[in-house]
Amino acid sequence: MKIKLNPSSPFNLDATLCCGQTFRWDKQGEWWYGVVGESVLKIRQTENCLEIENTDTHFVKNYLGLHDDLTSILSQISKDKHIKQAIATFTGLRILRQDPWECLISYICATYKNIAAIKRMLLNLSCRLGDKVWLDSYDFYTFPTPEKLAKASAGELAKCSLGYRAKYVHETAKMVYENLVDFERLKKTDYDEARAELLRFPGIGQKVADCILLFSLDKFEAFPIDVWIKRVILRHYKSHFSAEFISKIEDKQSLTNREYEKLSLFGRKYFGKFAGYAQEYLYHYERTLH
DNA sequence: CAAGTGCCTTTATC
DNA sequence: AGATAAAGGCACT
Repeated sequence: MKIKLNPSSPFNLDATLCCGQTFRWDKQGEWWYGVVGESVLKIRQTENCLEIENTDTHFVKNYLGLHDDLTSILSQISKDKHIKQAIATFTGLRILRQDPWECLISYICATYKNIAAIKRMLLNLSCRLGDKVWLDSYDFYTFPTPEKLAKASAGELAKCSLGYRAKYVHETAKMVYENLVDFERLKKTDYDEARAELLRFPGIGQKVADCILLFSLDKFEAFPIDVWIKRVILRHYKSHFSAEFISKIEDKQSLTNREYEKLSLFGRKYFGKFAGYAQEYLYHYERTLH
């Protein structure tokens, strides 16, 4: 099946799937394969066209964020030469509409890990506790359900090399399995309320909450601060903070809650209601071209 | 090749 | 409030 891409609404499949927002896509030749929900999706991009297999147009357009008016969003966040450089390099990078449950567990796993290791952990979880699905003679695995993770033994989770994250994943899975969160409701509530709810789960701090809000709960003002974005701020946006604040966070590797809040709030105020888009462009640019 | 460093941080404790 | 330490183990240099 083919989707015609409108030149006035840019899309960059490689940047979108490589930028670190999602961890379960792999490229085989020119095709991207990824398990989304119960099935394996297969996608490739040619000049002005997206070719998809094993899914329907409506679902894929929503998942890939193709309904976002990207031209308008990019013009709104184009505040200075640094973000403009990142946008020029990766025009068409879009924020996916990921499944909140998978996103939540993924980012609990993502703390203090590099992307390769995160992919490995999530693959381990899926192979051991998900269901096998096939496409083109490749094996894939669905992401484990809340029930599966809630009922998994400590030993099974330990084998997935989650480390100290295993107990957070397990506790959080049990809470989700007991219906202590309603993701569809969180999509409709505002940023602050949705964030406060996520912060109740073990293993979810400010940064993880902001990632879940941005990547799966339609909160595009969320501006997650990780080590890479902190570097970007220290390199290009120092002037927006006091000298003593900057020297304080330059010295230490970790941020206090208050310091995190200050950096994240800067992002939200400076870039506006699509700050999260700015964050992704800056993050991907910093990681790949610096 | 071994060993050190860093990793899209959170939590517990003082 | 703020500082400090601890918590897997993999990937990269």
